[in-house]
Amino acid sequence: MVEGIDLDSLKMRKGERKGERTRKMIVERSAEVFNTRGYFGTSMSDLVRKTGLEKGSIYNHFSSKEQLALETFDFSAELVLGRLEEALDGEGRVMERLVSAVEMHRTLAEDRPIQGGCPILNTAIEADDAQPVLREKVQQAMDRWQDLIVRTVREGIANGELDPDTDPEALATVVISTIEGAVMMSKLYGDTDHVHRAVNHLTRYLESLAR
Amino acid sequence: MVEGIDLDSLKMRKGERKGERTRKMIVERSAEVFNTRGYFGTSMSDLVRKTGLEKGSIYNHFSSKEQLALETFDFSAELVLGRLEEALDGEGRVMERLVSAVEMHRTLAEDRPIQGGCPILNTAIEADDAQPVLREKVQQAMDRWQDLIVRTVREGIANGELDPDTDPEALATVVISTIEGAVMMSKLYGDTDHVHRAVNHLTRYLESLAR
DNA sequence: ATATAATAATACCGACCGGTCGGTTTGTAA
DNA sequence: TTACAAACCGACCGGTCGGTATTATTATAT
Repeated sequence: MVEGIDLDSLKMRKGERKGERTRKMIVERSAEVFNTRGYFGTSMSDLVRKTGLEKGSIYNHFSSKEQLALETFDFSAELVLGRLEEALDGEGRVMERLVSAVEMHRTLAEDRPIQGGCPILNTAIEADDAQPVLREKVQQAMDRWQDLIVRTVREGIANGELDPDTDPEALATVVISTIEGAVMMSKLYGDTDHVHRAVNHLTRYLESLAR
Repeated sequence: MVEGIDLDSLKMRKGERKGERTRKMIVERSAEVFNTRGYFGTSMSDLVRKTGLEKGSIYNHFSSKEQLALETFDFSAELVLGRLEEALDGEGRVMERLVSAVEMHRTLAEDRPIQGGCPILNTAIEADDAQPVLREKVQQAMDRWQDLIVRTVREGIANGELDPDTDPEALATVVISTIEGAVMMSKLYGDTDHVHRAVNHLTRYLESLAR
């Protein structure tokens, strides 16, 4: 039943406002729990504790733990991908954008936007064949990240900024792998050294591709 | 998918009590389960199914699920670290050993010694502050890996094979990060492309350090 | 102000969790 | 063959899991 925008639907929408806020609050709070304890490691009781709501209230907004986890992943991934998109889709020279997208991970490691490390990395490791839906969501997030780099590199090759022999896909793999591996190591040791070393390496490597 | 009991593994070996063989079998079988489903994602019922033993029998050999997980991690990590040690502590020129230790990951990605990807990576991601004992074990495994590379690089600098400005610790971080990140990506997509790209990159990078 | 729909809290479900334990089977050596 | 110990089994434990039905509370539109 499509009736277009009328007064009734506007009123209805207004009435949903508070529920929407609660829903968002649940997602935001759950994000940290899922990202630190993992999907299996997080119980509904953990989320009850974290949100301050009762279990029934959470299930009033989400049909299942899995659905909540899926929406939570979208939220968490956007925190990272949004920043990357800003850096890579911005104006300015390609090399500057690539380097800043890599350098960004220094501050991302120091004052992290979300506890528990990179949500894409964490979820990629946990979502195996047992969680195909979540796994596909991670793939899509990773696709977005790769595409961002590939598009930027192609632009750089086209306008003569980068060595024309550069393989965009391979470069994307190298950049993402090195960053994510370093994030894993720094999280393991509770420091930021490894991220800094990885960024140093990638920055030097990127600049070696300038033409 | 229920697997039958491998009769060969149950055959007597000299000097080994039956219990020791069973114990090893439990560890070997559990390794794949823990590595694919994670610590929280693995239930004792999963291990009962995989080992063909009843729960009481498993608990006859291990005092808790955690203790079994710890021993299992040692076993799994050794599968990887043992190979790396062979390659890096071998004879021959430093550059050849470093390159072969990196190239090794191609075959490791194609015919994996253990299902579920790199156990060090997987456990590093899952073992946060909630599992400090397991986390420390992962740290020790990672220490071993780093030390192997650092020692080899120092040797290469000392005998003039490598650029004396090379930072051994930074190189170890870059090599391990890139490999582990690529393993994560290849596992996510179910291919081996990313590992090959990462190895290509690292091999070229290593060779650029020759003097 | 009040009817009503949206939201939150409560009480509860069956299934399964990690773990225990008394008893049976199996291996081993005299 | 016997005797003993090691190995194994499987029923069972209390507790927690994800999920639901129902009731109570709150916000909103008339």
